[in-house]
Amino acid sequence: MGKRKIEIERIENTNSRQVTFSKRRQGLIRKANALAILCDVEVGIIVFSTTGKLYEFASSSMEHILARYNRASESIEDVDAEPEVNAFRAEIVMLRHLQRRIMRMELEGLNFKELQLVEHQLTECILAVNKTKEQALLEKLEKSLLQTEKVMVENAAMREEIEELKRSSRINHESVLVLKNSVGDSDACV
Amino acid sequence: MGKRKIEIERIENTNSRQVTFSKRRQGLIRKANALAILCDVEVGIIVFSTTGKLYEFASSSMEHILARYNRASESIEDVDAEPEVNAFRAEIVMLRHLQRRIMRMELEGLNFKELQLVEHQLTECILAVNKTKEQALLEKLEKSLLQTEKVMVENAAMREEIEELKRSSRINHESVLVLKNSVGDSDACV
DNA sequence: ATCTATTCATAACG
DNA sequence: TCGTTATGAATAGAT
Repeated sequence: MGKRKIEIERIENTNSRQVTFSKRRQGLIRKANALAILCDVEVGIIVFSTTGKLYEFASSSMEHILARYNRASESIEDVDAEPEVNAFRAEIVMLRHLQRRIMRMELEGLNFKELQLVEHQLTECILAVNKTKEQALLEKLEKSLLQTEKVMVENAAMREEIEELKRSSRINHESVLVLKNSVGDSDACV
Repeated sequence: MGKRKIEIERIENTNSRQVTFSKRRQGLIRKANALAILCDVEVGIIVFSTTGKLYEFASSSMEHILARYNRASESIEDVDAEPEVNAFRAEIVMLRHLQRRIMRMELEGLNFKELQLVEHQLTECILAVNKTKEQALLEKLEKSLLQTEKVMVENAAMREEIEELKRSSRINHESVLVLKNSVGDSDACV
């Protein structure tokens, strides 16, 4: 809705980006305010600029909205039928964002200590992931071993049963032969 | 931007209000998404409908945005002179939280694929951190080497200067001796 | 849901 | 940063 259409992708020119940020931020908050009034609903907006400056809008009070949000999102997590499927979706999005930020970091401005802290925390997380995965694997392995044992016991039992059946089958067969022979004899007699 | 202009005041007709809510809520989130991408900023939106239903949008993750918000609004009075010092504090808080979550994970419910995705993303982040640190180190090393070279050149120049000074000092000394001797001679003559 | 007639928002420019 | 304007985007009302 300007003089020409623009693609929704990061504006590379710093100055244009700043100007657009200023305009669209205002626009967003105007829209949020209109929505809150027209539809009689509660709206909260939080924006962090690239420089880390906070801009916010709240139709009531941010404190109230966040309190309500915490209560609501807690109950959402409880109701979730399959929580595991998307358990880390938010975190993964955040990590992608973090990655992009790190990769874009200006050399002159970077703080080594900060990077080391992030790295340490990331490493701790990976260790936690690996530990959890390992525990899960051990759990599965144990179950698998128990299952194997159970099946082997069943196996042995069936083998015995089969032996038993074969034995009795052989006995029956012999009986039948005996019977057949005796029947054949009587036939021949008649 | 409809067939006629409307005043920004509560829509009394319940049905119209619902329809407008649905349309404008979508519009607001579209705008928020565009702002986040175009200007490379972090945006979070929370909306509660009249019936209490929660709608949310987060360019990164709501958890992250709220953590950052709490931190920012706490220290709103602190006129932080160095923003770089706390560049990743929010991320670190989030990672600690993630770590605890992973460690607490129930064995029976865990989803391996999810864990692998998180692990992959964490690894990517660490790679990004390492690359950025490496670039910074290379930059510093280069500067240091240049500095060394500069100092060595200065050194060589000074060494020469010293040689020069010593030589002329020696010459002066000799001249003084010559002078002294001649003066002594003249003294002795008187 | 889908379709327009309008109004609104804003990209480019001064 | 601020105002202007051409134009694209959003949406009120209708179907």
